[in-house]
Amino acid sequence: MYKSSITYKIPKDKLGLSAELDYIATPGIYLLFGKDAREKFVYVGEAEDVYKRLSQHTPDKDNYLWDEALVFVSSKKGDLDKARIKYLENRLYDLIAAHKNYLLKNRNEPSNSVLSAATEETLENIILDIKQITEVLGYKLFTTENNPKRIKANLPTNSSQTAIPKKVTEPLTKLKQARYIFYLKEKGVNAKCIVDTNGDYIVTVGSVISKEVTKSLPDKLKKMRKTAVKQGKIKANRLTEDISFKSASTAAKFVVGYSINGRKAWKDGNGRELGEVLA
DNA sequence: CTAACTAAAGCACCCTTATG
DNA sequence: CATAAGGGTGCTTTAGTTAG
Repeated sequence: MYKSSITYKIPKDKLGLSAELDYIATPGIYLLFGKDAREKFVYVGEAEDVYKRLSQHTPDKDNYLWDEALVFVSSKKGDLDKARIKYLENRLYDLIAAHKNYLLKNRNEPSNSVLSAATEETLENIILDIKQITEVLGYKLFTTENNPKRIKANLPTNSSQTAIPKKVTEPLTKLKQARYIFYLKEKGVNAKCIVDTNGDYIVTVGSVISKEVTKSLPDKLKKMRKTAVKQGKIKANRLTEDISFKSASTAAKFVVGYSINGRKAWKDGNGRELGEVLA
């Protein structure tokens, strides 16, 4: 279904011309890019008529001047309804905020919408498409900072003049499709986990994890949780960015704070256990 | 072989229901 | 109304299985 999605890259001065583009006056999401005095910024938006909404983004209203827009619409009617574009907008906002590469011009965090697991799966695949497209187009919205210490340590001794790369783009091959979404809900815990085709288990931004950890939690995971808090990846028991795990159990243990079998703990939208679904 | 992962047994606590 | 019985949940522990 997302195969019907269309992306447009529109410079501000060509906005008038873009009125004639197919499907531009339909529901969709968009990103506005620009530069402030010292920082690159982006605005994440959503509209039932993207063209109309874009033309409302004027400097006197916004207090900033964008110079390029990326628009994501669909050629299939009803593909992107209000709830879906809201979901995409919220998710994009969270992801961009987590990576901190761009200043976000949104005044408030967009609200989330509740959708069926199947729909979320589809939308997560659109998110992955958007990640890939923005990366190919050169917007480093979702790249991750490399650990500078590590790079330095690996450098040969005589390479003081070598430029140390600050950011490294995620290789495209790493951007795999989401296969399934699972949930883990219990007292004080409400987490979402995406399993991609790499077999990685990604606990998503906004997941609420347990407040306490117990003795049974392996030391490694206790440490992992501590460092995640230190790095600001966990704030008030909520994940502020996606965290990836190599097994369902590790992800589940991290989330609930005790030793638990991930294949049983994670359930899909129909209440089926992960172990059953991925058998 | 070792470490990590998973399954399963069992304990403790809490909530609900039955019974005197 | 009080207490006992029963069931469910959260958690720990142990042991078997798999991957590196």
